[in-house]
Amino acid sequence: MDEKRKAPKLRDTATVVPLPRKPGAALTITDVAEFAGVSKKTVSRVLNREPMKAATRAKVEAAIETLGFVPNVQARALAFRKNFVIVLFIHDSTSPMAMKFQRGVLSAIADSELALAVRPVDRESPDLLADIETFLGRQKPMGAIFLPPLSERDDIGEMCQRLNVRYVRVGSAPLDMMSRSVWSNDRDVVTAVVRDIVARGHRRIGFVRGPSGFRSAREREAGFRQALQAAGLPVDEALMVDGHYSFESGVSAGAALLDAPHPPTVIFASNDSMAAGVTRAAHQRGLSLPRDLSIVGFDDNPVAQQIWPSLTTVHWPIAEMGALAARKLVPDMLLGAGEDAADLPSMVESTIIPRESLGDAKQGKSE
Amino acid sequence: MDEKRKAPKLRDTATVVPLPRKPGAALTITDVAEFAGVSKKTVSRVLNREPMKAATRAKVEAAIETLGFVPNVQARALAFRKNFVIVLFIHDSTSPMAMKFQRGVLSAIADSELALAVRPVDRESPDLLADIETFLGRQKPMGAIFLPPLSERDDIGEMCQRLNVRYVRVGSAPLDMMSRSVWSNDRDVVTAVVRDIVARGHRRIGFVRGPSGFRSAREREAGFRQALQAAGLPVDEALMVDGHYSFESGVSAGAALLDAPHPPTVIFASNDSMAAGVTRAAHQRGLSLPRDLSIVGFDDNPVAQQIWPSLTTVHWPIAEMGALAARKLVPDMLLGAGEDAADLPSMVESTIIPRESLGDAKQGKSE
DNA sequence: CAAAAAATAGACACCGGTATCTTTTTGGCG
DNA sequence: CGCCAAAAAGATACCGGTGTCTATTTTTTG
Repeated sequence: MDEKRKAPKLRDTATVVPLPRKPGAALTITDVAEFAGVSKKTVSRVLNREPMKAATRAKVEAAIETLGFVPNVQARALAFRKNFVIVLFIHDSTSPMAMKFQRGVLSAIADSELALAVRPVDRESPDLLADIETFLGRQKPMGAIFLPPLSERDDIGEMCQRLNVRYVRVGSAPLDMMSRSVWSNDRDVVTAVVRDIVARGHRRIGFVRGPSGFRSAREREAGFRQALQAAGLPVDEALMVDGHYSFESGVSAGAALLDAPHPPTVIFASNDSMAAGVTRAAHQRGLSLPRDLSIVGFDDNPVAQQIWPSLTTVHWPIAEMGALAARKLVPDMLLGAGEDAADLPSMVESTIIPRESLGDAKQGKSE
Repeated sequence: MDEKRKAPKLRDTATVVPLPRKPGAALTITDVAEFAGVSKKTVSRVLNREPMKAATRAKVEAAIETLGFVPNVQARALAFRKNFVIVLFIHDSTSPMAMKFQRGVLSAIADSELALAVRPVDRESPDLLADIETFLGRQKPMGAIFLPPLSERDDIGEMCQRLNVRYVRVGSAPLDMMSRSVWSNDRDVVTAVVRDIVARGHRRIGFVRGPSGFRSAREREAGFRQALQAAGLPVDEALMVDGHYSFESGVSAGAALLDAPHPPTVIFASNDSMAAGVTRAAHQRGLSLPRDLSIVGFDDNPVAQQIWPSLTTVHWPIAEMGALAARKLVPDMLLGAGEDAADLPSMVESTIIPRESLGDAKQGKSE
């Protein structure tokens, strides 16, 4: 190869370039182009998998490999006007469910160029919308995912549309267009759980509600009521008490139900934290579980396996929902060749996990 | 047309610019400069809080406010050669402790321009170092935080220094220079815990180890041994069993200890998950807690309060460590005016949380 | 009050990629 | 073999900020 010394128009002909690139300095696309004997643009084409002649592509790829070149995401983000980031907006960053969801998202993007940014926001704040808008404006992410209870606000979705930001809302019911939502069949699975409970002979079933501001709480309660009606059992409002999805509220709710004149033989709590609280209330009263009282929860959070007795619960596939949400959000980067975004489901099935805390109703007590 | 079509270098002079900026398009620093009647650079100075005349600053700030300008982080990142991001490298994204740590980091950066990127990596992978290097090369973050067990590898620290990336290593002992590490006094607090246990009359103390690959496990064991010696008690290797920091390993360890000929009257587990496992093993054997067996854990993870009986444990202030790590990593952005990075502590104190699972040794059994 | 010194503002190149448009190469076909 | 269309590669503007160096104030001082 006889290199033809073209007149180097480059600005740095004799002023800056002379020093042979500091070892620590970042490699750029220009270095790769020079090494491969092609232009910047050609390297860029390779990076973006644009159609091109196989021989040229191979040459460039070899150069990238040899030099150990890693493209600069900031520069790409600037040129593309899009950051290679997914933002996850959460309300309560302590929730184990939010963490599981996050893990699902991370697993979906693990092999891609995407990064995940987590942004906790305060649902109560009057500046909520403005905060989200600022964050989106700053980050210009590929998309945003909203977890409950944020996902239940239609104004957030509308804002994203106005800002032209892709988003997915996650919840316990369809909250938006199919392509923008991922949900689980909370209502139906609760109905099935209660059917199982009734099949074991229970007739007095306590229910601990979640906070009414959460769609999941309302769905689970609706499923409970439906199941009772289907089973021909009366809906006894005295057996339904309020909770806030917290362990402490579960303890109080359990106390209220167990100290009542006619306590239930089984208590369904709308999430596992509250079920753990009910379990504590039962232990405090010296009850033997599940002989004296059965308890059922929802979520399948880590506590469910670790308490005594282990909790019969509904496995809420939140990690799977996280992966699904990510794939729906950025299908062009996360789907394989044969996959089509339109084929991705929007609903995932929760399943019942039988463990120790649900037993048969005592013979004497039933009816 | 007498336009010279051979060399239309300034093609946009009269063709593109005229249109008055599409409403949806992003505002730039140029718009602000024009509005305020100053130059780009002056606006940049305001954004970067460089010293300047108060009147000019006020004028520019008013313009920013009026226009609702939000600077483009990608462009800044490109120009600065630094991304406004902190990366958190974790090995096990399911660990509740990692999640608490993450929350601490998020709270520290909540009001700043920083974002947090979470990157799970596989400690076992032979490509671990390369993976981290690639991620750092791509993201060019302000800094990186490593959690155990990643933080215990010196080669990762060396790599960061080579790449000129700031980092903080988090652990249960000083792992690096003060300015690059945050640690807790695991050994000392375990010693204190065992002193309390002994003070309650216990003489046969079981110990469940953590995985030997974790520095925290080794420190906690060292603290345990020290305390026994200080109390003049023999170190009975038969009362020390292995665990892997998992619930299941706690169940096995508990079973091994309780089924032995001379079971201990109290078991100290090196973390709460294993303590919960021991608790389960005890329940399975029909023991009444803490009458027949006391149990003590370490971490104060969410399960500790929710199991029965609630677990006496060591509160490992991991969220606080997260906030501290972030502040040490990027002090210039996260510290207030009066604060100095040199004043930030490196060690945080763990504290003992008395709950229900530690009781006095039975009269008959002691000695 | 003028000159010198210091502080502030502005012009322009630059960060490392992508987009557009132009030039060169390739390939099909009479 | 030559012509022309189509495909590939190249040159250069551009994304939206920051850094440097120069021009202009403003302040200080004799």
